[in-house]
Amino acid sequence: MPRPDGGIRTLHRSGYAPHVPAGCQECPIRPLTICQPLADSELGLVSTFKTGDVVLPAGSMLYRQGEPCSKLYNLLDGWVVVYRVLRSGRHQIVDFALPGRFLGCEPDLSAPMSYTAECLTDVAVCVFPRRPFPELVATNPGLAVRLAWLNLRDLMVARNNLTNVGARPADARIAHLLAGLCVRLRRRQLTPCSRDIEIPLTQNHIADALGLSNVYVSQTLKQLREQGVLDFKNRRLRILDLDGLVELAELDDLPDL
Amino acid sequence: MPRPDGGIRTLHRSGYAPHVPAGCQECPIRPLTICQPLADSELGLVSTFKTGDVVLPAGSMLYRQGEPCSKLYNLLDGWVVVYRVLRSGRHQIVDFALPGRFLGCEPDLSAPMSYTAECLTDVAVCVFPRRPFPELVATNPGLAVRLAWLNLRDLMVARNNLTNVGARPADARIAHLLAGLCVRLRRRQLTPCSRDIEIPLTQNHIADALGLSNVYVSQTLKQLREQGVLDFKNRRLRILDLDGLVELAELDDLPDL
DNA sequence: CGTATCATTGACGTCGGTCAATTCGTGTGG
DNA sequence: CCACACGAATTGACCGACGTCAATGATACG
Repeated sequence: MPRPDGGIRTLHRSGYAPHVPAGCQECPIRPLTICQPLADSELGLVSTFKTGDVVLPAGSMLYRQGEPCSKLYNLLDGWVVVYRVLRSGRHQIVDFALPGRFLGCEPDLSAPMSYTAECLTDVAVCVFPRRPFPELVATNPGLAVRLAWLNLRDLMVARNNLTNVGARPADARIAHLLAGLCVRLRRRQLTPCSRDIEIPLTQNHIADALGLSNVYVSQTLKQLREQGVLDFKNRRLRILDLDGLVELAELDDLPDL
Repeated sequence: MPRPDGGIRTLHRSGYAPHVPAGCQECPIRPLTICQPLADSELGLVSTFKTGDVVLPAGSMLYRQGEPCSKLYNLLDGWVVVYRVLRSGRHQIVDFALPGRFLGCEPDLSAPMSYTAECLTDVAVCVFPRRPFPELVATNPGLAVRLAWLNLRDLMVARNNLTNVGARPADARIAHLLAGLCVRLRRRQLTPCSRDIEIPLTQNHIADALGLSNVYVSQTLKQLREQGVLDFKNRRLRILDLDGLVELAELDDLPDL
């Protein structure tokens, strides 16, 4: 049942305070972002170029499908989900964005957006103005190379998801998605060393990402739990049998980050 | 039934002579390729850099999943299909590449390939050596920007396919795929003005791209024909009812090229 | 003209969807 | 602190879209 405003049902968790850096020098995740190639001396350029850092509450939209957008975003903290809504009312999630993702960049920067980006948690973003962005990239070769690489990585992620949705049964699909998120969190060292991994998704999100119904996701998660593979409950994932999970999800092909 | 060599069943059409240009100056589709930003004066650089132009017969592989690859390819003429094979034996096609596509570029250029690229028709490609490529891009900002844009466009295509496979029923999926290929052909002016559009795909290819079985693709194509929407037979597509097709396939969201 | 691939058809089975009722969990307000 | 509300998760009954298997026809290429 789609919400009246067309959004995805989201968790409006409070109590999570996203971290916003004092300045680009202090940006803790700069190596993950598009700013990675910039030397400290070049940061001033970007600092004057960018609009500023902002904290947004869970449920807010960075941009909406079909509407123009005047900004670009560096995701600094929190989770963002990117999806499209079809006329049938179905939602297709195309990306779960973690810190470091560059959001809002589409081939035609002046066209209306093709997707909606919605905050899954409270979020911190670094905001760029959209129109002068091509100029910034054109005059800064390092940024262009970095952008090419980021886009290529996102492409691999998307093709990976396509393969998952198009060619695997429901249990493997779910296992693959959750395991992939795990790996991405690990690579960023965003997970504490505990056995429980916090993943702020509802079963509806999983369903919308994988082309399944929420009911069947529930049933399949139960089955995975009873089989002793993994346990996802209350936005907490516990891996019960790593080998079994790797086998089921066919994890040889994980995206780069 | 997967072939013994792991490939997709392909059409080995003869009688189609791919066009290979006399040199970069004469390259008829340069505006579509990664070379687009290069001025005539810069072409010499690339000419000395590249390995050469090659013609390959239908069925040959540009590179194979899991194996290293020493080249990168500009597709000049013909169709190439990019896919992954899962342990289950299922194939997932992630891209139908048309002339202009830059093939073989993955985030880690020295790692084994994640996908297989196989020629659907006889093909002409312009070959680059793989190892020095980052250097070429780093020293040529125009190329970096172009590469970023190409990757971004491919990303939109992949997300589009993901949405198609994850959120649409079989008839709309097939309609969307075929209509999308039509549009891409049109944009390149690769189609003669006839009513029949040549699309060198098997029903098996359609099935492997869309996560359907070949049998159901056959049944659904028949149904689309009887409903007077489109007629795809013997690798020839005829659109019977354009409005109905646009409605069914929800063609508001076509990728840029 | 023979053989392999591709396409079609029918019978049958199942994975996963839909609907609806109930329960659970969490945040809110009296 | 409890009651309430609302979304999230679960469960069961039922059903339909799509897959599998197998046999037959149509095409194309050597």
